[in-house]
Amino acid sequence: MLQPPPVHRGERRLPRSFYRSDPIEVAPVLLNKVLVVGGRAGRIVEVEAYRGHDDPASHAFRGRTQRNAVMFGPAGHLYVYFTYGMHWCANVVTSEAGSGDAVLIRAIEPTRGRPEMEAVRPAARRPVDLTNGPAKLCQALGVDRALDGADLVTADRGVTVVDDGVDPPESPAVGPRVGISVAVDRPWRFSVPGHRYRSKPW
DNA sequence: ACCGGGATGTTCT
DNA sequence: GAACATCCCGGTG
Repeated sequence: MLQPPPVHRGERRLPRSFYRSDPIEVAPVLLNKVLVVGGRAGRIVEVEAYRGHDDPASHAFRGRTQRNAVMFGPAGHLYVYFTYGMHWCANVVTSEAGSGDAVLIRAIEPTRGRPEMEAVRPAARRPVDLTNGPAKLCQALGVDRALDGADLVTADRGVTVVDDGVDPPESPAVGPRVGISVAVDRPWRFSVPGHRYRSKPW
């Protein structure tokens, strides 16, 4: 079967330079960009920054392993990891190679391929349940180990992030990170204020 | 609406 | 053997 092209008219892929900054700078400007996986896509509405060197909550904090190897590579690649025995989550690698820095995608609003997402997420009762969490959105988009390390700049394996003309929020909502047991209170979680598809109460 | 527990297996101590 | 960047379902109010 023929896959639709990942990038449509009026959209442009983000250049490598976009990703080569501190994750705390990249995270808020990723808001309102669109994550594309083959024929499915969604607008990014919530993210979290993780720093490799001084952040004990980061998978990269204790050094390079087989799992987190992609985090230590060049910026603009997708880092996909498996957790709780059943869930996949996706990050965008930032900063310079070797930094271990990344931004976790925590919520998106579907923009293309909603029927396919509904088909693979039967547990979603309400529309927002389709993609309002880091593992939910990966299931909806079909993100798993096969996409770990994909280069977003070249749309490697059909995965990319595009700008479709919607600017990031002028003042993103900022709050503590979620689901971790150390360095919880660092205000490195960002979202589009008031957006319906955000993952938890703000 | 809110809360508690179970699922399920890879990764690292 | 414990922890885990989570989700879902069934209980109660």
